[in-house]
Amino acid sequence: MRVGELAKRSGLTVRALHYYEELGLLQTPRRMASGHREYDEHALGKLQQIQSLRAIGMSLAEVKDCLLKPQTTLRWVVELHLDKLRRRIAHETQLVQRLERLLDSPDPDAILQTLETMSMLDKYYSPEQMQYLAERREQLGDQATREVEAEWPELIAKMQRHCDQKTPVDNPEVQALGRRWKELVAMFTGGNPGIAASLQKMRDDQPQTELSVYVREVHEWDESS
Amino acid sequence: MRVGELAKRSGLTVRALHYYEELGLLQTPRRMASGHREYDEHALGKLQQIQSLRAIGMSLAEVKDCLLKPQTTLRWVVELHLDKLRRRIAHETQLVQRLERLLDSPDPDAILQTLETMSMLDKYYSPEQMQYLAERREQLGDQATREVEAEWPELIAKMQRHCDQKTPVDNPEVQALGRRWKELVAMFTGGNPGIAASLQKMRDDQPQTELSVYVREVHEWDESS
DNA sequence: CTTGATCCTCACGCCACGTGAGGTTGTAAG
DNA sequence: CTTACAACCTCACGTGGCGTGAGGATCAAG
Repeated sequence: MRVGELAKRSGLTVRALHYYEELGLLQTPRRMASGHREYDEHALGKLQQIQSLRAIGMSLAEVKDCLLKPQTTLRWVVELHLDKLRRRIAHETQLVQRLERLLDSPDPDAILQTLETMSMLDKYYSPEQMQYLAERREQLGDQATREVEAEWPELIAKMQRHCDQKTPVDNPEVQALGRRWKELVAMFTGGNPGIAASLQKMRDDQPQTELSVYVREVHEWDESS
Repeated sequence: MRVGELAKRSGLTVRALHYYEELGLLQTPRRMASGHREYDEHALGKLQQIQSLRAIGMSLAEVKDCLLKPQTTLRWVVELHLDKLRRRIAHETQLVQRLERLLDSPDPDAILQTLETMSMLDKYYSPEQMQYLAERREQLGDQATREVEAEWPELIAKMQRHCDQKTPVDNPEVQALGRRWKELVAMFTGGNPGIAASLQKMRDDQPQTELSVYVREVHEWDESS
């Protein structure tokens, strides 16, 4: 069997086979008089093992180690990989949920804003806090949460328009929006001091966008009156 | 603000910022007399947008396009990404389920064998067929499926031992194993002709391992008697 | 003036190959 | 025998998203 056929039967490319050989994953096959490589069925078996291990997410280096060492570690490797997989799925599932809620928003401008908020959340909330937020969402019920989180982008967009138009902070409509904003934040943090602290840290670290300054001014006027 | 501070405040590295500039993602900042770059708050805002878009899985090239073009496409991009994410999650979830079942097996040797079988399945079954198999598993009930799939590796291992020891194919124990093998395959394919055809293709393409030859002989003896 | 942090540019390294370039060999048809 | 043409060989650069130095200039404090 020459390299082309091995490639076909293994489903890999010729280049990949050469590369595996170069890495020492596949032992160097004997050569025919012409210099062409010649493989036997055993090579195919090896390739299947390699592909199996690759299929569960191992790098080529890891595959190499795994094939050299005794099988006792194999179970461990699989468990390790399972762990990584589960974590990834959890993370991706969360992301999907957020993006779905995001798409409920009618205003395209709000999308980018919400995305920014989201990536800020990832930066400042620890996994435990995210867990807490997720639990709170469950408590509130799916439908309610969905509505609340759909409201956020709208609220941000409205506030942004007032900010752009420099609507005075004592305007009743703006004040109403400001109070709703506070309510949503309260629902969000739910009286968890760690989360409140994170929000504070967020405000300190992040640059003062016009919007955030405006919102703070609205709140200050509300509290002082 | 010089590059180090921008790096800190954005959470990126200095190298990354230089790289973004090189790609044209970040417009070239003005330089101080010394040649050092000088940034303002606006740069930070841009970086937040970039990070947001990256967080939902866009490549730097895609981010660049997205920031240039109007927001109307943004929704589309998010939807596209959602689609990819959901597919990935489905795939990974399936993988996790299989690996979990795999770990139920007591025999470490069977693990690799089962991994091979799994990657063969991925190669030869179309998504629709996999779907069908998943549905059948649901029909059979979770517990039953779990037991059946835990049985596979054991069965393979036992058969492998007989194959290695060249136990004659008319041995009653081997025959029992062979019939059980057939039953499991039948449960697996469940009378779906497309799946049976895939199995056939699998046998034709794959090299004849000693084990598969042995199993076929066992079956042939059974059918002829 | 020295020290140490920060900045600059240039350029190679990573992973898992893809994709040629430029040349040799195998195989079938004319 | 020639002529195609497929398959093979080696060599070596390209991908993405930076990391990680090398070697040197600049800044801020003591």
